[in-house]
Amino acid sequence: MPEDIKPNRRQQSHERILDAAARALCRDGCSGVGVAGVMKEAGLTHGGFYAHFESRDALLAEAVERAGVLGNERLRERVRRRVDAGSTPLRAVIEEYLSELHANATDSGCPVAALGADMGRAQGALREVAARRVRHLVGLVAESLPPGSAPGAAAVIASTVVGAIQMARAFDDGERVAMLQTCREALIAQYDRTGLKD
Amino acid sequence: MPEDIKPNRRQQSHERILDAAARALCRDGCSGVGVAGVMKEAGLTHGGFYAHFESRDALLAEAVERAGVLGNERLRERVRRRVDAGSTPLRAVIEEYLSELHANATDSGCPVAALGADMGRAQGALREVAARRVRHLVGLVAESLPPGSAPGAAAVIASTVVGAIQMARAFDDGERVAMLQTCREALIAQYDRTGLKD
DNA sequence: TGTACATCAGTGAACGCGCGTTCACTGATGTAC
DNA sequence: TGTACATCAGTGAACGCGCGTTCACTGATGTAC
Repeated sequence: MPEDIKPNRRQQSHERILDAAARALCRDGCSGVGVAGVMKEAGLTHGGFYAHFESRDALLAEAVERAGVLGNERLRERVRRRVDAGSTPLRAVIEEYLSELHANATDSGCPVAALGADMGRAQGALREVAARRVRHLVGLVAESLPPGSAPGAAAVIASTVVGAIQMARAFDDGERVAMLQTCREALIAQYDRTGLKD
Repeated sequence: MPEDIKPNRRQQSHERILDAAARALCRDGCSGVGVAGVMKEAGLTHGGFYAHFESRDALLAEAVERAGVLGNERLRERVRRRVDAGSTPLRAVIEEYLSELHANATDSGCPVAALGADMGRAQGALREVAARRVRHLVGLVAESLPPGSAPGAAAVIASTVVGAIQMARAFDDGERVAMLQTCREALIAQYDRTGLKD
């Protein structure tokens, strides 16, 4: 991408704002994303915000997309490493998504789990991008399924990991770890029939 | 309970406020519960709020508990009817929780699904009551499991229905219905081995 | 039973604060000659 | 290469608004005699 070699100042700021908003979204949810806070985290003052985004709502929609793309990249990379080390793809996805690292991640992590019920209340562009992120997550699970898996397995597994990480995060310490482990093991036992490296 | 026969005016108002807050919580989430709105929905003016609750946070914690108790009552009642009609308990729980009625419910419904990711960010009393509600939900599923179910099945099924209803609510119309149906069928096929009334 | 007073739930105006948004201005960057 | 000007990203004060919270007051309920 030769035209991207030297992004100008404006583009750099735009990216910093988006990244800050994506972090705030994963950390504090929809209602935790404030214009002033995001701009401060991006190293700017709040007044310049509207030169970059039409409104806070527009920022939110773009931030969900950004958080989703970044989250998927991180997840795919970690899954790839586990697969290279001998894991099955499905097992790797489950173990990564329901890892303590992911459950304890504040700034990063899957925005579908971070938004949770707010997705159902979203309107307009935010609603559309949230729905797309859900489809992406189900698709990512579907890619990792062993051949011959039951129809609907991807939707069920995606639902389970999203619900499980939210419920685990409602717990502290030991109860959280136990919840994650229970769900990891049960999911793998149920759906990973290939049995490699067990 | 003879001492409850004639609750005084104050107690009646308190109940109305709590019920209104529980509805607002299920409808709009944590950040959607406002003192003024709740009091208005309870037929009062906002000024009187602090004669009933120490703070908005205190109301939130009590409202989650109230919403959980009401939601469980409704769920148990509907499950009981399905069981009376010949369903297995587990199948009834799955079909009720992932019903279109529940997915479209705005004022009522399970607060664990309504709070979602906000549970993980809650502090203090709200965090404790949210965690308790999660345990209750897992317990309710556990009660409905057929004998000999795998350990962890309750946690997985509870996670799945919570995640699935949130993701379904992110979709509109047909996609929502399809998501619910897919997860209902897959869960029943996976966990309801008793096979009654199929 | 009736009157006088005390108690108490609820009212509505007011507060300080943080939010999203606007805008006149500044200072740096880039262009023209 | 150097100077003069135009463009433009970012600043910071200000706005209106809604929020949680407080409080003096009102009007109804209940008690004492």
